[in-house]
Amino acid sequence: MRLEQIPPPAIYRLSFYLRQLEDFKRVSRQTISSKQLGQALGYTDAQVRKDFAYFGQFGHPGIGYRVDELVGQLKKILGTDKIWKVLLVGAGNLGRALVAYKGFAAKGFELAAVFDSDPSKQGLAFGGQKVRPISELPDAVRHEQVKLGMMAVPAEAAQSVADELVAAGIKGILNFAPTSLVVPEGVSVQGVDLAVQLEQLSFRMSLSSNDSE
Amino acid sequence: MRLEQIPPPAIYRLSFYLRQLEDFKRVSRQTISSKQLGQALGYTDAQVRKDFAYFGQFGHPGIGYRVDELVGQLKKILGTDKIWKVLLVGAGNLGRALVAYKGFAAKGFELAAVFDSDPSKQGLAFGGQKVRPISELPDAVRHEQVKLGMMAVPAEAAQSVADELVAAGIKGILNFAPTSLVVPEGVSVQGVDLAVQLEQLSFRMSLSSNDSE
DNA sequence: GGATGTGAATGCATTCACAGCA
DNA sequence: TGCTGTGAATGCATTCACATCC
Repeated sequence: MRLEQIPPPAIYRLSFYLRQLEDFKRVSRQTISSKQLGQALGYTDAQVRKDFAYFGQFGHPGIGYRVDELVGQLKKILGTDKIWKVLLVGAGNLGRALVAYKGFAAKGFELAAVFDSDPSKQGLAFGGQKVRPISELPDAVRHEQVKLGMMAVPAEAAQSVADELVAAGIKGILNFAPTSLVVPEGVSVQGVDLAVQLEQLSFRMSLSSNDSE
Repeated sequence: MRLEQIPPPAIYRLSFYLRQLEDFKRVSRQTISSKQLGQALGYTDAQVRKDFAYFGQFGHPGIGYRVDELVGQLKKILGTDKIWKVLLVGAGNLGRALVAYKGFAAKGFELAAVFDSDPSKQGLAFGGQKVRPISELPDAVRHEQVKLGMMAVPAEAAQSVADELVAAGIKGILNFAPTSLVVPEGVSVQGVDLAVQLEQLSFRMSLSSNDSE
């Protein structure tokens, strides 16, 4: 099947399968069925099988999936069998938390450089990196061969920072600023808006308080 | 139309419409068409109209939507026309960043209490709040009438913290721990896994590097 | 003319159900 | 028997296209 016509939700679920499988691996589970894996994540067994089937045949009829094997396959599909260098723009509170976050390194993401436009922050040590001015961005991207960038900057600055990332050659942006970015074809943006997440919960709270039927 | 049968993706988009409209409001735009709003977010005009139509008739034929009016309607639908008290469990790096994050307050979320199981953190001031031991959770939830909780704790601790939140009466959980939670009917969980977001970008990077057709 | 709101048509994603293999 | 992989069937979500209103 052509990669381009795989349902985006399936690709998203892949990450959760992988996460769950690593948990199973940690407790030394050798093999798992689509039913068990689905149950742990709230999906049906058919969903699980179909999702994997988009990418190949990873299971063993009568047995299930070998955890270790499947973890390897999923990493390969998701690209996390390789190390990815990532840079960060924005050395504020959130930036600090991102740099300290263990989960990125655990998946093989490596912090290559940190930037901030505020001169008072420049030069400070930050997760083993010195905070550098944005002007050094293009050099760093080329020199370090970085493809991915995280933006933890205020909404007002976000579009212009994104433009600079794109100009420097960055191909994927993880955007924590609460604004939508315009980027050219060939550049991917993944947005994470913390307030939107809470807002969605607020919606569900409002629902359950007026369910009067 | 019954709320239960509105497409979940539509509800999710509502948050982005609202965000975009607040931007338009900030630059004093009075009125906007479904086409213009969609363009700013990468949706079709039909999508925009249908999404709003699930909830009522907010537009004016020939004119479009009055920005101010629509902002008010969306807030009401999403529940952010009211103040929501939120508590936080986990006073680590990420917790610190969440407390400092302005975006929550801007949407009317109010930090009611902060908890951490680590005694060395307890008592410290944290976003205008003293960090308290988890044992005080039930009291705080009842006393302060809190419905929402954010969890910024390690994956290993996440399920047991979630259990305590549920036991204390919390109805919505924003989970930053990289693990899936089991909660009873009537409790909502919204997960935010930062590493998963980067992983999804990694996938798209891998795609574009082998597009050889 | 310029826009919304909406049934009907299309296109996607999920689930069913079963053949086939260990 | 227990489980996968997969075409066929179903069920959702999006888009079309047009009646309707300012």
